[in-house]
Amino acid sequence: MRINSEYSSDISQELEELFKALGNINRLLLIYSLSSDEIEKISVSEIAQMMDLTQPAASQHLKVLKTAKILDAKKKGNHIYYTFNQRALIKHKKKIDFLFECVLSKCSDLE
Amino acid sequence: MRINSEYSSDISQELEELFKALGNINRLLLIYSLSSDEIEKISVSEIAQMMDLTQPAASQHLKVLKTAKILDAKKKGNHIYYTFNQRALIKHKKKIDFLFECVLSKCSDLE
DNA sequence: TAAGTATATAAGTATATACTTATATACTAA
DNA sequence: TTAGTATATAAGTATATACTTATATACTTA
Repeated sequence: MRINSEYSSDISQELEELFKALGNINRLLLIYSLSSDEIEKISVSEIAQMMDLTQPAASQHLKVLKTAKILDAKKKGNHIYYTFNQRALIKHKKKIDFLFECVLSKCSDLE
Repeated sequence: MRINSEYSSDISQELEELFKALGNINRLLLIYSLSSDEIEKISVSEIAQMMDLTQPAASQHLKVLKTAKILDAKKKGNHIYYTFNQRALIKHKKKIDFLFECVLSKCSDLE
């Protein structure tokens, strides 16, 4: 595949932030937990309890995921509920698909 | 989606290593470069020159990518040539697809 | 308003990461 | 065998990350 080097530089910067945010076991477990059927919405303190993290630690992980546009935060009264940022996640997935498309098309060239 | 918590713990550990390996701008640029049509095979010193890295820095990045089963190394004479680990990459992609499937199925539940 | 609850942020610390330079190892070719 | 080349590894350093405790902010309710 022929990839414009400016384009790959831009997309690499975006993917770096995404992969950094995803490259942590606690954040991955949090994402799987949040994708569970049983959980409708989840607050910071519930996440902290569930993940066996202190409240600030949970808050900091959530900030990373929010900054990387993986999660969205909605304030309701005294609580802040975190949900997936669907719109952004679809874009993230497309970038990852493109990366693997580039890589795997190269692989099949070599067969 | 209902995900077994042991399973999500296992897959999270695998994905953590993968995402950590991918969560670095130099390694991402290296991956894009390596997926270029023009490059058939590439040695450590060529990568170092191309990426404007010292030889040890390039070697260390390549080690991370090899350990994470993103790249494969083949020794030919005095050189070591790095290529994509196609077989493993296909598995990696499936794990990522599953993660996003979990996440995005949750998203559409909430619509 | 005051007290309590939920969350974020600040500041400090231990560990991980990404680099550096120096050196070891493995191969090639004179 | 010796000199040169390619790569890996070791050791040191600067910065980033993930946590901790302490505190600030925002909201709720008595």
